[in-house]
Amino acid sequence: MAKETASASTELKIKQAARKIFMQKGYAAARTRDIAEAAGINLALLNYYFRSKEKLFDIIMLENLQQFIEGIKEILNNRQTSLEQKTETIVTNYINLLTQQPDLPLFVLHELRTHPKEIISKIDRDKFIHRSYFMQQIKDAAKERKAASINPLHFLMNIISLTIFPFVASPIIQNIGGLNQQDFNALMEERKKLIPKWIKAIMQKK
Amino acid sequence: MAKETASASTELKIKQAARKIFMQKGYAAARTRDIAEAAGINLALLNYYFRSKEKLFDIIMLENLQQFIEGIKEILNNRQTSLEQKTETIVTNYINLLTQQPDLPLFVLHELRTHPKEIISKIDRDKFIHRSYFMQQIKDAAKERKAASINPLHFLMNIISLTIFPFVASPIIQNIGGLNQQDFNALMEERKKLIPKWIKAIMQKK
DNA sequence: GTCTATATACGGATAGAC
DNA sequence: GTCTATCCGTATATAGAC
Repeated sequence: MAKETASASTELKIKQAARKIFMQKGYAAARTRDIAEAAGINLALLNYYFRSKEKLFDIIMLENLQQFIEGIKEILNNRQTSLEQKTETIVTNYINLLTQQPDLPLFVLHELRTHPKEIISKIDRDKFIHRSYFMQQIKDAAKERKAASINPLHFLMNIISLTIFPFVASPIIQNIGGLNQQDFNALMEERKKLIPKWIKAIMQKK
Repeated sequence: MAKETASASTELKIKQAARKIFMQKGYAAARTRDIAEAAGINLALLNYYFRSKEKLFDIIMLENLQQFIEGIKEILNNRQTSLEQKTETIVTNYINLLTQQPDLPLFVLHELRTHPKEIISKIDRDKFIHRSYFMQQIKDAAKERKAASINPLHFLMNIISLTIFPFVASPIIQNIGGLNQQDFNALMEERKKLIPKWIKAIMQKK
């Protein structure tokens, strides 16, 4: 019992350390020694728990992806909320998440592209975004307006681009704007209100 | 003379191969052996020309950054063109560039974050964007309108987010939308006209 | 479960012949 | 300039003691 508790907590420590190191360095540059050290345990123990660097990575990656998708699924399929409300919720949720973990999107996107494995199939294997009520709402909104209809993919790309990209490019943005971390976070806080407004303006434009 | 010609062409072949492999795998995962093979030469020769993997990388990276910035400097400081024209030119130029080299932004952004070197200082060491005529035009436009003034940084973030992020996230976008490479490129082609329109709509919104 | 010590593999870099 | 053969550091993974 005491062993199991220790075991669980050790496993968790390793995973937390792994998440940190993997996100900082990327998979290839991350060293299992560093992960072990950051977890306050020995290298051999890491392999005892997770068998290999690759296996450990797969677990972290999967959890990250789930975290990314977690929540958004319900938001997109909520039949009670308007398109505007969904947009606002998505933007707010992601900005909150990424303010805590700014390295998350770049890490996921980079490993998704470079890693030979088919992690991508796990992202959206049931195509839930494509079939979501959200997508239906976009199509309907386009039909109902006299304005030229907007491709739902453009709409979706716009929301996530405006929300996520500033975090991905934050080193450059902070450099250009002469911003420290706090300034940058304040800017992102502003965007919680601004992006939904902008999206609305884009939709109304002919 | 014949030697020098061969030398120059070999050096170029190595650089082209290096650019390709580095962009595909990232710095850490890229193997000099693979670069040599892709260049059709031997590993020893690579070190003969570039001394080390690190040195070769620095050269490739610097060239990529210059490519990224190349052109945009003149565009931003052109005193003859309007804000709308500049926006359209920037969007078109980047979409053209990234359609040819879709891995470029993710590679640059990832290495910028993970590589211990201070590459970033080279990006904008003279703060040319911040001091550009373009930035002045944004500030002026904000003043002249009755609409609430927009932070120039938000304006800039919006343009590059809407333009670049779709390429960064293209695997996910193609997965969600069920698009092949041609479909995706067609979508980006559409955005050349759409993004400037959207930016205009955003600006006019109170 | 956790450690120390070690086997093994891989990748960057060099020596030296041509 | 270009090659083959090889060295050597580093990083993953395992053996085996506690």
